[in-house]
Amino acid sequence: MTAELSPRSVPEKPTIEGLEEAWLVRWEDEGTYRFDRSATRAEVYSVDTPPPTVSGSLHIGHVFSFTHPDLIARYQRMSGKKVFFPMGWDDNGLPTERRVENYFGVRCDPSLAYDPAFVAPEKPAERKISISRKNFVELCHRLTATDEEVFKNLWRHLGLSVDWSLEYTTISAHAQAISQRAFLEMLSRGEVYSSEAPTLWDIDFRTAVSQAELEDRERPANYHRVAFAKGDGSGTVEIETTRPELLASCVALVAHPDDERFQSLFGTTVVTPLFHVEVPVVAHELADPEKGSGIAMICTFGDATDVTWWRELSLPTRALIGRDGRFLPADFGADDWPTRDLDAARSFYAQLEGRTVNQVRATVVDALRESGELIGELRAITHPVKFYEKGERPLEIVTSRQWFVSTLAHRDELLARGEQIKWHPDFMKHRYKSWVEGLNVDWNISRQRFFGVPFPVWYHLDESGAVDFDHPVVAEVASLPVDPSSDPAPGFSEAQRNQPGGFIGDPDVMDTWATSSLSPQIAGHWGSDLFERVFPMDLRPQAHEIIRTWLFSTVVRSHFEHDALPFTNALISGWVLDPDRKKMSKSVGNVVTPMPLLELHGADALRYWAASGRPGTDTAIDEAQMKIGRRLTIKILNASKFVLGRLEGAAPLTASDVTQPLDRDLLALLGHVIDETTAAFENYDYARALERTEAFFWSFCDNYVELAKTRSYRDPQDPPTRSAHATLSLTLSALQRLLAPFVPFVTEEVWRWWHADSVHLAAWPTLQELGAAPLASGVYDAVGDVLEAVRREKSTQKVSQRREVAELIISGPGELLEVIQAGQRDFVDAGGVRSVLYEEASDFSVQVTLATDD
RNA sequence: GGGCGCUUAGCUCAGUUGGUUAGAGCGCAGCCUUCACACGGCUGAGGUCGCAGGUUCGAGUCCUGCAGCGCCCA
Repeated sequence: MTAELSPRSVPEKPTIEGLEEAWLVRWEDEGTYRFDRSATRAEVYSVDTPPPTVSGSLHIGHVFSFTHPDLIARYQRMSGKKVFFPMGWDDNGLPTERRVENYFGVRCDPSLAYDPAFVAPEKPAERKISISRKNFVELCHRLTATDEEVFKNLWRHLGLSVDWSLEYTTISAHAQAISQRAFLEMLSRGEVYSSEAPTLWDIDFRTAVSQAELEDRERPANYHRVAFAKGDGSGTVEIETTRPELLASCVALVAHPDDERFQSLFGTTVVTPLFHVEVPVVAHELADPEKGSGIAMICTFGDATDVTWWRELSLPTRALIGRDGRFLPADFGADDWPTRDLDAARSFYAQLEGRTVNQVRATVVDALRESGELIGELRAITHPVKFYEKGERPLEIVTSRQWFVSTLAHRDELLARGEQIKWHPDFMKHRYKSWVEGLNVDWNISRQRFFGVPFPVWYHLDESGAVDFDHPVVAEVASLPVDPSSDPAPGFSEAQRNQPGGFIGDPDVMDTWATSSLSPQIAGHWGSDLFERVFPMDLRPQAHEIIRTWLFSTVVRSHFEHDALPFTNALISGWVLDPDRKKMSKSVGNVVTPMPLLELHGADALRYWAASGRPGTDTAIDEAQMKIGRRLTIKILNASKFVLGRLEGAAPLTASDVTQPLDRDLLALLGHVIDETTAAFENYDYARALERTEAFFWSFCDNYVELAKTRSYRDPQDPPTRSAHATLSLTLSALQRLLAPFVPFVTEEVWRWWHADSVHLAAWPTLQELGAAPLASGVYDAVGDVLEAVRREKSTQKVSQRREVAELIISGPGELLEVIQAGQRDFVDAGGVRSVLYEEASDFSVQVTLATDD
């Protein structure tokens, strides 16, 4: 390769001020990161970019984790790939709804009619205003649009090499059409089904939630010991429960089949206190003999185990908790709800109906205490309780109709998919594996909410007005997206909505993951030729806490729809911790916003910090590290200025001009760095690539440049001078490119001092471009040791490094002395040495005699 | 309860298949206004590699156990 040697415009006093805005604009003008739509799949490197939740707050973790895929994207682009790097915004879903509720002080009431004249208040009122679904959704769109601008502004300033023409959102008509189409495909293949089933339910958000959105929280509770009368009147059985309020919904008692204590009870009945309902005593392995008194009551439903018992033991349903968390009317005396004292049951339950869980508990406990059926004192315990991850009150179990994606039946295939993914770091595959192994319910994708993708289905109403859920009317694919709450079912007129013989629309929206799990299909425009050029994606970058949601759900969808992995590599970033290594959280108040840091230290400096965080490793915010990054950028400016200044006016140079042993040895080391960083990038270890490149760069500046400096000022016709010039040129060129993914702004600046086109489209350095010049000899390190000895002596003697050396005596083995001699001219120049003596010895040492001050 | 990761200089971290006196940066100390760079440069001090065993000629690196911290799953 011929080094280009026409420095165009090296500024007198280079500065990093103002670089960012200038290059951002230029990159957009020149279309530097524009995807080549004509590229074939083999030529493409595609990134399945995480669409951030725009209604969440922007924090420094975004800078951290979005820098990582950009490093990879930039490397791949320079390696010759056509990089598909889109950006999406995840705006649909509950987080946006909640933000809109708080921001405007509104609440969605779907029973209200649309008010075209509605204007959101400037400031949220004390009491939330109820508005129609359509008004509510309009506000969601309005707010997310502005939130997206904030994110986009950050991404631009961070220098992400995104092709902004590929921007998408998860609530757009395009995303809705893709999402609805994928749903209908699953429906036709039987991979999704609806069912009326007990479901985990958040009584505040009033929606079902999925297993992936659960979290256990340790909560205090009390064991209440309650006496049940035996059915034959021969005594009592004492159970312990933390949920006495559910006594009315008790359908059985249960103990472990091997538990000696209860053998004689199995097959008999007992009678519930207060409600006098006769229930059987049953055996089941899930009953824990160690827990409480070893025998428990089964209610419909207190927790997930109740659901299992209810299903496996075919117990009746006596659901009491409604969607709002209040107690529903109870049908005592019905066929499957007999009681021995109907009046007593009804009159006591009358005190409970319509009350909340806590109110009912207090009433029931008081009554039990009074009747003497509460035995002894309450026993305080702490136990894990299931919460919606965004919720504040424990989840209840409510029976309702939901759409489920069939995952349990495909567990083994999904585990195999996990094995096929190349995980970075590798150990993150355990997160996926243990999640899939622990699945216990199918994926519930229905949400009883408003701002989301509607299910593209309607249901027939028969002549009596009953709904036929078993034969949904599905939308035509060509008509997507549809909204069944405003569009009539195919073959019906709007007038038939909610009429006997007519139809109703499915009222729910999809779980946000049901749409974002289609990010490859949305970004890649499934159905068009683009999709064939980018799918499966090469890279899925994401944080580890959403392996069980986004990563898992994407694998599920792709497995069903394409019988393929959605992406080849998963690059998992760690968390950003606060400077004290604590997890950042809103409630602790240690969340750091990125813009002030970006303005203070610069984008290159923040990227440098982010690049030092290895995949999967939690990394603390470290402004010191950002300052080091800034120092690196300044060094790049100055070193480039020096080298290009030396090359000014020189005749064209090639690798074959490199003749001096020192120079050839340096290029051998450079070649090694190129090999190592390339291998590191191929292995997604950007942090290692940076570390190697950076170490070599500083060595180049501190040692090589100092050694070769004097030579470089000599007659440009002399071969040794030409050798220095060619080495400086080749090395600077390679270093600017090796550093470009990390610090794109400053490298672009210095690259353009001597090149017409962007460094970010330049070819990644290779060994070939160094030709036959590299020759590892050890001269560079050996001469460096001599130079260090000279510097040490001057430093120890507290004199200027400029002070001359009267005499240098270098001792060591003959072979080493020969190597050193090959670089004598340079260290004599660099050290200001007047005379050199060599002495054979077994150990290496340097004796420095400084010249007297003159 | 099962699993994963981490534990190396005051701080933040590298240490690739086990191989000579364990590395970097920051911080600290001293020196140098040097013709690319004071938004610098040079030099130096500083570690029994969490603990206890084991394998080996040789262990920060491999094996076993333990402890602490963090996380995932149930």
